[in-house]
Amino acid sequence: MGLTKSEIFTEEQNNIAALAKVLGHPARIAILQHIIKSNSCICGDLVQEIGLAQPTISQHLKELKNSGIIKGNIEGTSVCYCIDQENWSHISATFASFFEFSSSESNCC
Amino acid sequence: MGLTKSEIFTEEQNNIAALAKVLGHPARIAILQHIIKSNSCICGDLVQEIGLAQPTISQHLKELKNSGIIKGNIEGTSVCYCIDQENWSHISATFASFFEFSSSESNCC
DNA sequence: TTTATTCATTGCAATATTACGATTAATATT
DNA sequence: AATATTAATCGTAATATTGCAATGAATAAA
Repeated sequence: MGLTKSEIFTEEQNNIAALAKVLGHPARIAILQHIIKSNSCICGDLVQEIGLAQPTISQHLKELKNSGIIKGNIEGTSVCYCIDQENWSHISATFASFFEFSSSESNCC
Repeated sequence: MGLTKSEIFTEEQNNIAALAKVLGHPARIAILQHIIKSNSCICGDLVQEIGLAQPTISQHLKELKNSGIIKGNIEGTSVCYCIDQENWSHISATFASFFEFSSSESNCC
């Protein structure tokens, strides 16, 4: 029904999935890569860089902000976004620990 | 329009996003965690473990398989799934390199 | 004050996803 | 052969997501 039954999963499972979901769109990856590259923060040149309309970029930024991956500062008429360092390393660790599994022999049956 | 404009993004961006998207559902995280834990491969006890109907689990398994994260072996009437080790480490490295960014000073403007 | 500029929000259309009942295909068992 | 078991597929309903035009709110510049 298009409705995720999140109540039957653990908090950790919902958490990892929610984070992955936010990263699950190329526009949001592109936005993050651009923010990382320019280090100095960005506003609406993302619209120029990426080829999407302003409301669309704004929407993606909102999702990234809600998830805690980025944060924004108001600067006069424009808004400046950057990586939320603290959350970033936390999220990075979450994924690293999820992937931490390399027992050589997981022979399939 | 519910339609991702993947043609305007780089292959890398589409790639990371596609992988993250697959991980972007708690059921698929739960399936992966269960496969990892049981190491030995699984089939339909995922239906028991997780509280979703068989067609739903089957659908999630299909997505995981299509993305290359897991692979399945036919075993008589049942199918046995396990982590695709080679792809797993590749995907793990992809995420690790994406998150590899810690320049302490990304002061927001 | 008027006019730009910048960005968020609203509302909508198109498409995608999630979940499942019903069915199907395939191998095992009796 | 008849029946059971396992898992994929089909079809469908409900909900979510993506993208944008239009609009709004807020500050800056004239």
